[in-house]
Amino acid sequence: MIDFKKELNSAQYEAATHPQGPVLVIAGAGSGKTRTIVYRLAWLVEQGIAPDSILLMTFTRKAAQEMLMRAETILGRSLHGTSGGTFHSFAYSVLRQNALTAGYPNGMTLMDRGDCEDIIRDVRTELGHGKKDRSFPKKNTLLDIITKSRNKELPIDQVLSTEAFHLTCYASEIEEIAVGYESYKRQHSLLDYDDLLFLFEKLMRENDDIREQLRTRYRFIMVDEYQDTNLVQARIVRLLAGRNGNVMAVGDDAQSIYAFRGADVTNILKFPEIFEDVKVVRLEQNYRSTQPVLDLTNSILDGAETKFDKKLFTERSGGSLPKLLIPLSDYTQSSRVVDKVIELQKKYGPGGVAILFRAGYQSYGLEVALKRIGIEYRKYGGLKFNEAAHIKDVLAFMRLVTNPADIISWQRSLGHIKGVGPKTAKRIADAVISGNKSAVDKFCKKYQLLSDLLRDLDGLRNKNSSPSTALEVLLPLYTPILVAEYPDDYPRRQAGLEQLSQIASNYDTMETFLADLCLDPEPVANDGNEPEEALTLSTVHSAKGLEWNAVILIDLVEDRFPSRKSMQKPAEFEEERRLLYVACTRACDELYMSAPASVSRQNTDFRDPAIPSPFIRELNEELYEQWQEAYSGGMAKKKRFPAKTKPKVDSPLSATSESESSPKKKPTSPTKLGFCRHKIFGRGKIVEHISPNKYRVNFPGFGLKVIVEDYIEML
DNA sequence: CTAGTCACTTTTTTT
DNA sequence: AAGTGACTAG
Repeated sequence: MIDFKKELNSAQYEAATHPQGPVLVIAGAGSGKTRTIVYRLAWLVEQGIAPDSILLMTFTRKAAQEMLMRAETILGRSLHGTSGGTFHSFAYSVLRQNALTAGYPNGMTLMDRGDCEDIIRDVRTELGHGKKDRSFPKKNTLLDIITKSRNKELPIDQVLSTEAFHLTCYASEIEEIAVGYESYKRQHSLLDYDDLLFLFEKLMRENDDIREQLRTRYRFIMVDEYQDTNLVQARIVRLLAGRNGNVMAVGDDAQSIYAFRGADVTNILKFPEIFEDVKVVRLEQNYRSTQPVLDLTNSILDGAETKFDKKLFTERSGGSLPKLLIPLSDYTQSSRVVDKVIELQKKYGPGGVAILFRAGYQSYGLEVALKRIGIEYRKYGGLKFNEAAHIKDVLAFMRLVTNPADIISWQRSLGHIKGVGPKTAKRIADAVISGNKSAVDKFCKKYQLLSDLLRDLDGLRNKNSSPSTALEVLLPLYTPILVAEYPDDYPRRQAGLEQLSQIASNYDTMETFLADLCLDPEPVANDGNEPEEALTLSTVHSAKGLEWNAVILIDLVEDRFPSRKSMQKPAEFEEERRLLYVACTRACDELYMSAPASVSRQNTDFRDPAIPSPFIRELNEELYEQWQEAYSGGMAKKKRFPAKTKPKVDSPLSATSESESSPKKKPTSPTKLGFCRHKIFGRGKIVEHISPNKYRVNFPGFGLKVIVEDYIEML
């Protein structure tokens, strides 16, 4: 028997042992959210609930597996049968079991981002939109707009006016492309990520029997990271659980960082209204971070608007101030960070340290430095393993085994044949699909590779082959292509293909293999064998929910964090703030923030001076120590000049400690300066009050300006 | 219709 | 520096 009272604090206990009906758990960063879910699982099972009537939705499959494993450990028994995974993977599995009812009798093929873009490109050229028009949006942008419109469930023109005003003149063309995209997918049994959710919802809505079957099976539902669900996902939860079902939603509105893909915080805010008799539990004690780290993270949030006000506190005493490092450039940043990593790993072990960044490419320089010195690392986020061209090539072959209608894969596969482009590929594919034997024969005579491919595909189709056998057959076919197309680095790519075979060996069916690669892609391997415990490199998004003893944040400079794009819209700017909050709250003991004094422009030798991120500039200097790289090398602690610090009255430190006890924050708090309008620069965020009558304002697209009070209008 | 050349912009984040 | 799309010769 587990002593839940002893293992959990009172709020956690209340959540974990909630007997019936909906619960909303507002869980601040580091407040033992995972622990609560794990104990909830254990408690349910101890109450005699069958493990297979529990459904656990998380943001990655890995997170679900880990929670289940931990629950098994404390229970001392297997949780076999419990369903856990992402909304997308769950939706896919249900759809696949009901493929016929869902309207996909011939199965369905999942597409990744690149596949979707390919379709958009084809649809666009087919429609002839934006021909010769250089400012017509690119496929990437088009897909962004289309998925955003679907995820937010808003018409295209409305998305355009809020997200990309300069493209509003193309609304009707984009609309047409969106329609063409939908019918293309439908025609070829292709599904994108959004389709999974919408089709799943539709399936449940339109088929009472399926819905009831799911409801009877899944009597206890838990949804992690609820603040990052979008509208369909919320409706899916509602459909699965009913109005008073046993659903537990766990989340933190301060950590919502997926609005860009349609996540809607109102889901978590409105949860108590959508469900009946909702029990709301708040987890406010932070077990992760030391006080100085918590002070800094609380202060980042000071300027943010959060609806569920939480007062995070910790009992962890001691700990050192977070440190702001100012290397001379992003180049030297890599070396300084490597030094730091060595030092920190001695203290916390190889797995105790993580380096976080805003975008995948920001770690490239660092990765070179780490490899040179021989520090092993694992990288999460950024480019995925299965996004590499050669992997996609082979996967296209494999997809043709299961879905003959997959034109995208036909084009990709046949494109390797000399003299065959998209058009010919489509003609060949049409001939094959429609069973036009004489035409196929003609093409086969002309192109040796085609007849080889068709022969192999047929062999695999007839035997209903496993992914491993498919690869055994297809790789010999592909290897010559690989060598021909990548003469300089095919050995490296070949290693990737071996890794693919490795992964394939864990799967019995082609469908699950292909789907899993799409739904839960492996991070790209840096070098074959990976150690269990290693330094983590990760985007902030992929670091969500994790923690390390020491966290180093790099590239905290204007235009990189927050990303330049987010400066245009206050909502996105605020999301970047929460993103930084998520990043900093990953640290248990030590937090380092690096803001190089100059950054090189996209891998060239040009270096631009860089300004620390506005979020850093907002912070009171007493919350961190500043270390600057000397021209002669080495880091020197920078003394604070009293003259340079902001007047004591404005100090967020005093504001922070006070705002926690007093509910109303003072309007003069520097992080609450808000927004203003300027005749020329437009709307901007006030970053700093420069006495007596000036403000430092951040104008999207123009950057930081110091403006005299009289020239701005307060908003 | 393909394949090669050229000029232009672009760099978030993820299921 | 890379990827995209326009343009063009065969």
